[in-house]
Amino acid sequence: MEQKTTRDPAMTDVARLAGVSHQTVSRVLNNHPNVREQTRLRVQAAIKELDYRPNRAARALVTGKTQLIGVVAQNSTLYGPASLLSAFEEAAGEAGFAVSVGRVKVLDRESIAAAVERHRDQRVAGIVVIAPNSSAADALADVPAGVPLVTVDGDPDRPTPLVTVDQAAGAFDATSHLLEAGHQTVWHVSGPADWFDAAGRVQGWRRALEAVGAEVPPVVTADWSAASGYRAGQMLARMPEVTAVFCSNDHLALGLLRALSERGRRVPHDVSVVGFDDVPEAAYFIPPLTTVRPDFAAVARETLGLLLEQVSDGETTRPRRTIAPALVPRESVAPPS
Amino acid sequence: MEQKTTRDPAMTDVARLAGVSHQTVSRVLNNHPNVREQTRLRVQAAIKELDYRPNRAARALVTGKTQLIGVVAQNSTLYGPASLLSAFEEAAGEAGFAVSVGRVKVLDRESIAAAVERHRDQRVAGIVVIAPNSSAADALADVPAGVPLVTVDGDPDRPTPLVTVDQAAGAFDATSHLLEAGHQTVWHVSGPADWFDAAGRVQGWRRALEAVGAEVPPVVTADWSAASGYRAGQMLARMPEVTAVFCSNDHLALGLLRALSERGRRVPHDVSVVGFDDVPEAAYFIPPLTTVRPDFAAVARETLGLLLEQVSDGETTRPRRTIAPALVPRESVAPPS
DNA sequence: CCGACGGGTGTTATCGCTAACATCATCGGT
DNA sequence: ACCGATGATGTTAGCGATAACACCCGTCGG
Repeated sequence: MEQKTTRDPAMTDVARLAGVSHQTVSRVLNNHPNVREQTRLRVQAAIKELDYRPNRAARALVTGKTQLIGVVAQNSTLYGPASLLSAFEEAAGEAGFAVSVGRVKVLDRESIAAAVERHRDQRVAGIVVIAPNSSAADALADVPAGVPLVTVDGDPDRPTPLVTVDQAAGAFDATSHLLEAGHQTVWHVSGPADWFDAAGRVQGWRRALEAVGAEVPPVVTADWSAASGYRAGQMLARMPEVTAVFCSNDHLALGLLRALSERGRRVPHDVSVVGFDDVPEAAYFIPPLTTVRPDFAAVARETLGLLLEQVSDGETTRPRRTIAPALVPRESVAPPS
Repeated sequence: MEQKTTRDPAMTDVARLAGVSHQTVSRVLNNHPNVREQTRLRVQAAIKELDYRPNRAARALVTGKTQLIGVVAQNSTLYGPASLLSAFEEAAGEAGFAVSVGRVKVLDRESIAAAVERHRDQRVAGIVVIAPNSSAADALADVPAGVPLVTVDGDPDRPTPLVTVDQAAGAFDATSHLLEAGHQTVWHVSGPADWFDAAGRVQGWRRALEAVGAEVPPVVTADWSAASGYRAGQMLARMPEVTAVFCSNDHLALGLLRALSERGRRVPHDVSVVGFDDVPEAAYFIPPLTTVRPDFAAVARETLGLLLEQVSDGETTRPRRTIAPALVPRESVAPPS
């Protein structure tokens, strides 16, 4: 019978085994230069033998810094946010940071403030807030300066460090693609008006139309769901002059496709459709959906970079980064018949 | 000009302001009974005034326990895993635990072991591993006993505490639903063979067929993607005797629907289809997809419960929990024509 | 009237680490 | 051969909390 609960080995245990002081062990661990090679090896052997792992709590206590990044994100399984989060965790992990996610049910000021507080309680090194609408952006006013903070998809008009996909450019490309196919104009089914993503896409769409002097039809506002895309589609399907639609995301496009199909309007023969996000299934919609693909991995990398800059330097030089998305042509676009 | 970087207030600061010892502050914070009401109020006022927040690192150092739960999950944006994770974070947050997610690119032994190590380095209170295939389950053999561990969707044949959706029951219901509609038999497009989820669904499907003495067609094995569902569909669409298909998830079903549509086989008139997962878009497939909905929130709750039991008691009474999913009838099922 | 009891509080040690300083060889320059 | 610089190491003092124990003071039973 062995001992029930032996204490985890601590630095002094390693020191004793290696025949040095605990401080020397600390130096080895932190790659201090002034350690003899031979000593270093002895210490490393002892570490390995004991399966020693440094106690982060102790280290955090004395240094006043943690290796934790807090992320505030909406509790959603939307493809965009989920991909972003996943990419960010990976990037942070590679940089030696753990990520603690504070999900929030609704993006209102109160919930976000609470999530930020929870992270501050944990004394995270920095906080990333995915703040895609205005109420979320408002909440950030409450965050005390001094906490390194980066917003993703946040308010372009605020001075906070911000990383975002270039929504307008993506929308511009999507719309131009439809115009170049020969359509007189392009209709737009938008996401919720208070989302910056949605607003940026509306802007890009409008600019593309204006650039060629095309008529600008009224925006059809929806939420991000397939259900609301379906409702929008029921309406648009009845209007014979609608030959091209740019949807603010792929799920809306999916709902739209079904509504068009139910009304007997064929895609792309009668109506051309473009989405946004390039969800993995978009290639298997009926028909395969032409869409715009944001580079979430790039957004994650930039976000992490911006945050770590703040953590180490206190300030940032270039506090605003924009990632250009790419058009992915498939089969949902054709010239008008 | 105020001071540049004032140190965060510590317990002694609160104590001084309230005119008590730091230990009394600690007692107030931890709801110890032996504190006079009046003292408690004075301390609480001081806490509030200083915006004091306890230093978790210091607490963790002395107690040897963190309020952190580590989750190992695949780096994927599949709907099921993403929902589960999201639900788990919420449940853990309510119980006062932060969640640190260690994403893993592939579910092989090495990556999982590494992710588990990272969590042990952080001295998490417990670890949850979403281990849906056999290589992942194998990796758990390396985890030393003594670390509270719960697997989700793991190997039913292992003794580890396990929470899982009752895949077989869901598949049984789905298949029976098709048989009851009058189909002679039901074909099955399965997920990867080494995934327990997929295996359970195959089992349930087979049992439902055998229960009514229906012929058991060969399993069509795919991965979880719409692309592979499409390929399976191209094959099945050519076989006129196929009138009912149960797909192992909704994305497979989406690909299948497109292949059927391309070949001119109408759903549900010519072929009935059932999926699994109930992704939010399933109601907007063409046609709306009949599917099986697992209760991810319930899985998350059970998982957390099981883990916390182990954390506090060291052991568990009922180390295995199964959550029954529900059939969601929509329009992709009809009697054979 | 006194000692035991127990609620309310303070004092001290301790967790495992890093920072700062102290110590002691070794070594090159004059 | 002496001296200061430098490298390698050890010693000591905290970081901010909890645990364990000590202490004071009323109350109550004998």
